[in-house]
Amino acid sequence: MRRRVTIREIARRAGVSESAVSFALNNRPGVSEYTRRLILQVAAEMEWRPNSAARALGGSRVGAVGLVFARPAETLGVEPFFLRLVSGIQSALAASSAALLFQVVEDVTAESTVYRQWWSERRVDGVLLVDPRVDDPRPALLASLGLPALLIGGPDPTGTLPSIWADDARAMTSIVAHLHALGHTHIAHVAGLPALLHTQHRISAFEAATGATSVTTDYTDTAGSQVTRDLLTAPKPPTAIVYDNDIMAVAGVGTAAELGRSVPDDVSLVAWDDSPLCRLTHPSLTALVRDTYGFGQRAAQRLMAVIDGATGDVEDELPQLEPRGSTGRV
Amino acid sequence: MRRRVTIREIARRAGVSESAVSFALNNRPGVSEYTRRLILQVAAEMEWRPNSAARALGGSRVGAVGLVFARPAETLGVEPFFLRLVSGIQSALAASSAALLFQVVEDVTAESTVYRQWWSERRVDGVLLVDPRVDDPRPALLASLGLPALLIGGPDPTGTLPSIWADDARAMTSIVAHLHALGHTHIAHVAGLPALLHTQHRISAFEAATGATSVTTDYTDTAGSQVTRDLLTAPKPPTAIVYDNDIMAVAGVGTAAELGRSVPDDVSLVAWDDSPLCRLTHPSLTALVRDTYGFGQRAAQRLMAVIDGATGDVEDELPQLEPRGSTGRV
DNA sequence: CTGTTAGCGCGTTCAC
DNA sequence: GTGAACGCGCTAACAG
Repeated sequence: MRRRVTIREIARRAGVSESAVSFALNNRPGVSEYTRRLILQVAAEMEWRPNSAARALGGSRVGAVGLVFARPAETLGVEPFFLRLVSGIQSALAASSAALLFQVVEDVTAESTVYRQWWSERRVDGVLLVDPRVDDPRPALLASLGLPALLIGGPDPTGTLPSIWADDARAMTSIVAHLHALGHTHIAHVAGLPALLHTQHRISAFEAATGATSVTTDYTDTAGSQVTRDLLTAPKPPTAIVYDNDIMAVAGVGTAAELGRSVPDDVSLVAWDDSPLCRLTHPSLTALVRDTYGFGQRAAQRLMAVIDGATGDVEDELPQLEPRGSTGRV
Repeated sequence: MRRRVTIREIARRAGVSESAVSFALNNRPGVSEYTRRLILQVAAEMEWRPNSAARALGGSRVGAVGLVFARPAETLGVEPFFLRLVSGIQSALAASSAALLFQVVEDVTAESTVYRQWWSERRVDGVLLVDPRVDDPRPALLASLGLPALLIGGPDPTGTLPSIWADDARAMTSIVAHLHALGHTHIAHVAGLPALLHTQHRISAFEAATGATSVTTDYTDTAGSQVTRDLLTAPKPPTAIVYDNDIMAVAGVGTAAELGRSVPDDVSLVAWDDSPLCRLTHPSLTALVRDTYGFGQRAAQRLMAVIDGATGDVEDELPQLEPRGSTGRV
């Protein structure tokens, strides 16, 4: 309930000028070591904190970054991923004592509106973009606004925005290699939304490695069940299926059971992205594990660098396949 | 990339004083209708937006509220709930063009630190608290800080904070009534973390309605499986089980199957809180459905009122049981 | 080198 | 309807 502590008061209490206080608090030259100590001590005693508004008004930084999450159907399986990502982002932001502005919106159009608002009201210094798309309108918008941004999951095909990305293509190749090593020659891929860039990367890599054709879906359990049923009741059913998210993989386990197929004896299943769900099934799902928390940390750090003028893409570590009960020899 | 548009420029372009512009833009008396029109038009042409920092510095509002999410083990099943809640919160916040500051932290201690920081740096006008606890330290802290706050899920037993809440006790009673109507007389309750207030409410209501004793857990699928196994292999197994979250209920379905029990013929299962997970099981889970999005909206609106000085608790609508395949007659 | 005074940023508000 | 001061921290320019 106590009133705000301002630099003015500290200056009075310490018997120096306000600018001396400002210098001392910002670790800048212009004050003697003795005076600095004194000021810092008084400030600590009074529990002074910079008023973020005042700081933002003068300087050009507001000490906040933004994250918008567009949540159509596909959001379903992404949620555990999302919370970990945000955790990681914040652990890195905390180091620069920056805050995170967060929005959930319906679609990319609404997302663009949010960026416009945030930037015109000067609420953020930069933003993190997730789920890059084919023909994504956002990079061009952000570039035209001049709002610093980092694409999580690039690289940006138009080369407009800097990005941090993991190699989905190589990850897919490693999954296929694992299945090949187990003797599988007829593999299927139940992909996600075709509009997402990473879906395209995974499909290309899958089709190049297997010669088979991927099937795209909307990421829902319904789609996962349906496609699994179609695949397993076809004349020549695959002996292994790779799902682009955990929800569909879990649905696949259920559908296989309904059809009387044993996992992994009749068919092996792999989930892209691990989550608690993957351990709820019997058998538990072999999954592609990512260090999402760390990824978030590195993304936030990179964004701070981009705000400071850095450019260029950064490749993050490769996701690793964690074999569990749902994959086995043919 | 274009420079900021300020009130000063609008004033010049419209040939009036800055204060006239400010009055016009804020719909306040002090300018003629004609001048107001003129100013608004110029402002629109120049695409003026208030600089949030400047506004915060002068006035006493920063136009942002905070939400902290402490994520211990229990977070597991909460994610779908959480994302819907945040969506709802924002749809209401947008009406006041306020932003949401969001943090994910490890525990309540870290959460308290965040409140201290936000408030001392004047980054928020108020905060929303989730997951009230037994002996919760947060209400006292917030009260002593003078930071306006709304408890989501109260009422606050200490009467310190205003809250918005749904009646967990009555919801539990309605579940038990449903099961009684189906002929169940031996019902079990797999509760969540005993430290959470709503767990206590549910337990009290359950024990009062059935005479049976609830079992507390940590909300994980492991706990759900273990308790289900213990219950079903006891000398007199219950004919119905109520789980405090979706994850445990899903685990329960799996465990029942492993033990060779049929759902719902041998045992009926109910999940507290609906989620896509509840439709992934066979049979799909009877669940207690809440309008989480609407709840978030109403919570945000109420917080804005609290910031404006409102006090007192608000009771939200009662969650409704949605019967699906997992419950049946004895 | 140490420290001060003056003025800025941008929207609000009060006296006139 | 106007001019001027204010909020709070930062940053030249300047004096000791």
